[in-house]
Amino acid sequence: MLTTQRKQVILSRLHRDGQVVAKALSEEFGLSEDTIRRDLRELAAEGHLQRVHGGALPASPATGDFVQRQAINPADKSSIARRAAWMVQPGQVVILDGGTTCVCVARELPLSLAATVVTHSPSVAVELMNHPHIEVILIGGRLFKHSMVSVGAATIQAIADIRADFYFMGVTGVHADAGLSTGDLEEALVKRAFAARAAEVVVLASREKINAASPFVIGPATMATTVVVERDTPASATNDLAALGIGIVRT
Amino acid sequence: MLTTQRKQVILSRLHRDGQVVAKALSEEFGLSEDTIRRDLRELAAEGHLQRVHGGALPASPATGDFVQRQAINPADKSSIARRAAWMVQPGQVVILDGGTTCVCVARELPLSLAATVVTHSPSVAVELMNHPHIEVILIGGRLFKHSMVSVGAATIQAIADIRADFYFMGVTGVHADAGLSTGDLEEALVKRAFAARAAEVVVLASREKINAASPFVIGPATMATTVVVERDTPASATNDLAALGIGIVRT
DNA sequence: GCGTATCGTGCAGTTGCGTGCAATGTCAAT
DNA sequence: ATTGACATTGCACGCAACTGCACGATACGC
Repeated sequence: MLTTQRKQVILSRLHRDGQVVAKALSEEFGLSEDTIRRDLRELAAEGHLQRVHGGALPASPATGDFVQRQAINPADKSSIARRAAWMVQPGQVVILDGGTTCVCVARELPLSLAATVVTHSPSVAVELMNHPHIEVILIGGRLFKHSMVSVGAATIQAIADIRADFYFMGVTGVHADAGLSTGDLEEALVKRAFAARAAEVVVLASREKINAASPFVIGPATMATTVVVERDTPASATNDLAALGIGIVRT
Repeated sequence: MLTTQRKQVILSRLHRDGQVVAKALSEEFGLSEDTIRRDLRELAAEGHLQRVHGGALPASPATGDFVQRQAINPADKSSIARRAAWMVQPGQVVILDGGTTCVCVARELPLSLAATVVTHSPSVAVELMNHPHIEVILIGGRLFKHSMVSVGAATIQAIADIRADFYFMGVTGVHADAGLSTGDLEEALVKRAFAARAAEVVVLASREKINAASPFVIGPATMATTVVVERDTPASATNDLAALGIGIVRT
């Protein structure tokens, strides 16, 4: 295994589990802890993670704690979320992805709205508890802690039973060439499965996601029917997407 | 668990409950009180909290709101929940029911515990977010808002794939003749399905549930292996159950 | 005022960390 | 084929961090 590959794996572990332990990694790779520590130090120097005694934690804003991430830039996220929530008409069936942005969408749905929401995120389900007229379908599976969504074979199977009007998809990268991408393979597969079951796929892309790419590809950019971006996003950033026939909605 | 993470968790506990108690934290983390006090001292030195005798309070004057304070004193429920949480051994697979009592059980599970928790309650899933070594399996289905649990055919099907060591069941009635019962038919069916997939069924019965009966029957009282009751429950109230060979555990 | 719980400090054992150095492997130029 | 520059890795050593225990001091409840 090449050193570069090893570092990639360390980063993906960090993203998946929200933490890595030096000793555990050394056993997993069959290398000395010295080598692992060297890797961690270098990754920390590049700003990819935060070094702590015993291992490492994710770098700055996206701290392992989902609750803390939720508190980041609530204004930005909720403007996109509010715009997305407006798209839902009474009686429709919509799929709500996991992630902090989609929790905001749930929060922005009118209390009087009568609709059906399908989600694989317990956080979204809890958020919808107080919406009396929204029927919630919870998709089960193995819970991926970092993003608080269920993933895996059971999740994919359950998704096959659904047919929805909208799928509100959260991503970490939208790029005309690289397509829609996210930081975890299992999550990418679930998103792909959801996209196949919805008439319209709406991608929620806050500023830093546009023209970015993450390790795992969900599908081509044209998988998205619409991309919701913030009002002040420059047209130059969205022209490539619009040229593919993807609708661009500004908040 | 890394030291840095532990401090993060302490701060989030502080934010959630409006207070932390050194002794409780030491038990939760499985560490000596010395270590916890050291953490608290360091966090206080960094200005993240205010040290007081017995524990710590938030640094900012903004104490937790009413809802959060209300959650502090569920002394009744948490005594039963704590006793139940003690029964879980590392490596086991346990099913956690919905309901407020089972959310308390999730909260009382040690942070260091490595186990698998199966639940059909998004609230329980969210509560377990901060337990780094607990694998959560979420059972999906149609969400029954009143109890915040998934129910229905999809739920029953998903349960069939599970085999667990324990099932911690919440009920609204335990009666030697009338059996175990609850207030909703769909919920009763789900509880019955869970009970069939666990080696031991542990019923959590706060005082008012004992010798009570609700409209929908889950099964005979002997479906329960053990019933956990509060310490001061009179023997006269549990004799009928004990006569059926059901274990009675007092907190 | 007194008993108990909690606190702070010093100490020791364990674990993790960083640096320097040597061994090995790779690659390119000679 | 040989040589030298370079990267990668493991090992040894000293140092720092973490943790638990013991002891005396302090605060709290009755």
